[in-house]
Amino acid sequence: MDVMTEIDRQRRPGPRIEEVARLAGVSKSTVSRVINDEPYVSARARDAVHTAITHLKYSPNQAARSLAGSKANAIALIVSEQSGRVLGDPFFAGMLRGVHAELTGRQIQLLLMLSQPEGHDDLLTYLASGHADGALLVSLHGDDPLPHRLQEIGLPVVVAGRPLGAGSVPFVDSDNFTGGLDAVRHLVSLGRTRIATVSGPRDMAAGLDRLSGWRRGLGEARLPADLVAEADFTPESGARAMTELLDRAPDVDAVFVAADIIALGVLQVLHARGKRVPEDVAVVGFDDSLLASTATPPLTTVRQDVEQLGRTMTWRLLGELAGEDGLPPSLLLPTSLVRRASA
Amino acid sequence: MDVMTEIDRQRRPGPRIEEVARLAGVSKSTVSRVINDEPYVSARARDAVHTAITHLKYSPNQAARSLAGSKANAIALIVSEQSGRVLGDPFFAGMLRGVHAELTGRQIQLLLMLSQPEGHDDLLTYLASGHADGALLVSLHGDDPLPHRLQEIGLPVVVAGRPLGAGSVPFVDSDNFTGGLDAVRHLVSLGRTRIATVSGPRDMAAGLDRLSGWRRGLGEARLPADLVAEADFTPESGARAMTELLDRAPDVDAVFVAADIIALGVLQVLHARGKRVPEDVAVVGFDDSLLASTATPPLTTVRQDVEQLGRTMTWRLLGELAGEDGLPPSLLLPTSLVRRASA
DNA sequence: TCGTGCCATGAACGCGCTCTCACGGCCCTA
DNA sequence: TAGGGCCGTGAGAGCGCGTTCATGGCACGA
Repeated sequence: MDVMTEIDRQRRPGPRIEEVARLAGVSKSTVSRVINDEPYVSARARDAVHTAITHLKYSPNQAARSLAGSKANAIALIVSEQSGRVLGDPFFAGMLRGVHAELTGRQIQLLLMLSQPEGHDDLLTYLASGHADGALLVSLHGDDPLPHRLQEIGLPVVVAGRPLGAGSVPFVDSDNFTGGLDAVRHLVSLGRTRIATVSGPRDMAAGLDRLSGWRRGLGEARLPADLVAEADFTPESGARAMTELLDRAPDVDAVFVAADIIALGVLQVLHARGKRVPEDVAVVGFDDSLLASTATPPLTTVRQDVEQLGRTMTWRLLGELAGEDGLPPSLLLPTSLVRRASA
Repeated sequence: MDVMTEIDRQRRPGPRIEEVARLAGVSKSTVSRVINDEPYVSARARDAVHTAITHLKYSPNQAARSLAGSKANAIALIVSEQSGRVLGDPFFAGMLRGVHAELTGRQIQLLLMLSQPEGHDDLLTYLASGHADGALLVSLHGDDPLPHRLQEIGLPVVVAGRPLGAGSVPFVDSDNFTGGLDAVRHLVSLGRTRIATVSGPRDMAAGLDRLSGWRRGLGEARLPADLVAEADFTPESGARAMTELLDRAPDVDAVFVAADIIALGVLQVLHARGKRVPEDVAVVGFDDSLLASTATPPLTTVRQDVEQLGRTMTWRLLGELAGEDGLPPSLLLPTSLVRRASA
């Protein structure tokens, strides 16, 4: 008795490919072929293997597969930023859902890696030695050097959101420009003429592109595009920006805000200054997050489908890993205007 | 030339342990010992190996390590729920940060796995065959069978939030009971006497425990504990619950809400019904999420340190993996009241 | 001086799988 | 009837490590 507990240098349990082969009456090679869905296996053998697998509850050892096959069977989801701020973002959550949805069924693991800039080197050598077959990258800053560096070490990468730096890394993004444009067109159609914007940060493409859309919209309507205030993705910065705008142009009658979360601060200031929304100032947000529908008043906003974004990124990455060609280098996903009470 | 591109059956690049050994002038065994921080290595050898490693940018192949060492060097973070709703939750984000913080430095990967109930079986066989050394579990429902089933297959598990089912699975949770109690004590100290609660769902310990704390607080003050309305973690359900409470008891002068996100809906209804906060009705939330500080009025709330929760879970799991004993089966983390304008 | 430990090291086996290679059976064509 | 493909299959090498096991050097006490 004591001997058992003593010795017990436990190797993980569960059947090996060998036993599956024996039960199915074939060789390891054939089992391997079935598992990897290769051709040149008779239907009879295939069935026998499948029943043996379900019978034994066999699950191939990933480590061995990786070692023998020289691929990791995993992709990394890298979140590059200072403090994990992205994580709480509904944007990230939706994306994650999309990524996961696209991954289920395939035998591919998701490695979650957070990386501060000072840790980039470690991350790179780690990934360079083949621990993941590809990477999805979510970065807080558009000019993050990480995407390029990952590409340099030969790792297939797809970035969430258009990167700003030089070079061309495949990315998937919402069509922020058109989203901004549509928002302004809507405001114009409402008869507004003093249309401001609270833009996103200038070091992110999402901020810049939505701003460009706003500019274009005003250009189309022959309205001045002079009322710009910048914010980051916090209500506080939105409040500051709106205060500034009201001081500069008390006659402002509409504002396109680059994110719902920023719009929260904007609404607060508007309310505090006695401006009615939408009667005095119409507000259009961006994202269509949960915040939009629960804001007072409920926010008219530009909807982006972040889950679809995650799916698309994953699809693009897996396509590259499968060696498909004719893959689009990058993709823009459509946005749509969701009308609620604020504009 | 053509031959090169033809053949090129690429095995991942990077140095092998062999080359490190050669450069350091020792054997593979010694390099392995240094990497795994084992005793019985001379300082001279240790230094030589370390310099060789940094020089070559060597990173050991995880697959090979797992295969030879029969452990995965990875832990799974399992999110068990219907639709990925947890992901967007700041709770989850904070926890993730904590987990990651506790993991950095150690050579342990984080496998992110989402699982719907119907996928539990696959997940279990996958994990049963040794793909992770342990698991952290975040579950939407307290009576999820997954924790027990993971334990049955012999995988060390730590659950986020007290599970409700039978059996004893190690968990880490905030002290929800005391949090609720403190909230009520605060309301009582404000002179409130008709103190209601919008509770969380009854199938989660967080909901039940906060409710118990509320009950205890009212008992202490010899006040009736009759005003309970249930909500799930959405503003809409909070609005419904508050409406119900106001109909039942128009004289209600305080309400303890089991989550900030629910409180959003509560505040909306209060506002709509012409009740001033906190003058007519004081409101205390729970979580101290971003929502609390940006609500109107800013929410007095019970703060729970979710990042610490993530760290603690990871610490507990790694301790078990390291074979430490004397580990506490479960842990409760303190909460604290954050006073703002709403109460 | 010779043993008896303890420390430091290297050789070699094997983890569980994929992949290459070789082989044999079948159908088709000459 | 003989030859050439193509399909289906199995044997076996080896992926890059961890981990015994054996060995040798050195300090100590006898």
